[in-house]
Amino acid sequence: MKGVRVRSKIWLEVDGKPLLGSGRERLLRAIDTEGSLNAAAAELGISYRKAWAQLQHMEKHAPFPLVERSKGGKGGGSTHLTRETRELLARYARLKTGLNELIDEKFAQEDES
Amino acid sequence: MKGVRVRSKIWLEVDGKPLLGSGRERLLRAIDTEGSLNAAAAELGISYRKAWAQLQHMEKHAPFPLVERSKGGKGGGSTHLTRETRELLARYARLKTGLNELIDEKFAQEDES
DNA sequence: ATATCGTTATGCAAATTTCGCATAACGATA
DNA sequence: TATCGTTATGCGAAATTTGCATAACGATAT
Repeated sequence: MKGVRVRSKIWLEVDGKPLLGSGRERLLRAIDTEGSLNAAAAELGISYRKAWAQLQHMEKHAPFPLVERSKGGKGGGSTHLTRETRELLARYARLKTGLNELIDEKFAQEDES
Repeated sequence: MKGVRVRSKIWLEVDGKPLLGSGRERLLRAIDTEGSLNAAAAELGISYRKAWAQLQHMEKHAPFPLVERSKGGKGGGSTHLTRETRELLARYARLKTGLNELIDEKFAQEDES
């Protein structure tokens, strides 16, 4: 089928509400490397407001605390991932790469038709 | 991970624009069985306006005509799928069930952790 | 004590998107 | 040429997303 591409997406939900998809994965990883939500938002080129809202939604449905935040102090504050969040990210990454491999293997040639 | 579910979605795109996902698949199948867009919308419990817009978007990016429409006449009019659309639907269905099987096989137990 | 500074935390209005009501257009048949 | 059930859309309302502006915070420096 000329010009038609197969795309896919995998994500985690908790009682029907989105918990972690690839966009939010990017945000969490940026928080991890930057050490603050503010810097993470800048890194991703999105507004702090938006990044904050995304994190809020995630935490609202997460079965455990995703981050530890601090306000004020030297450097103004910080946001760090919890250990459980790092594990969740690792699990999600495995899931995603696994899915992509499967799709490549199984459907790539079928897609040439 | 307690209460966390893995969800996934697969769809077709043509130059970055969505062509066919599971919602639109349902619409096309309803059109096929009902013989009209109007009846299909009722069948799915969505407004005609919405179904019409979805079909418009699909046709805007499809590399071939998706439906044949008629206005007026006995019965007021009709919408029918083209042969190529039926083939596209079949291909998409295979893709989707294949993906679901793979996910069940590969990731279901991993999800129990 | 208190001023500073960069972060977290939100209110709120504007912009965008989605939704659906209302209505026109259509044309084979009666 | 009147009817009838469909396709086709304009348009305002409703919902959602976006981002500007501003407050709150508190360890450190003064």
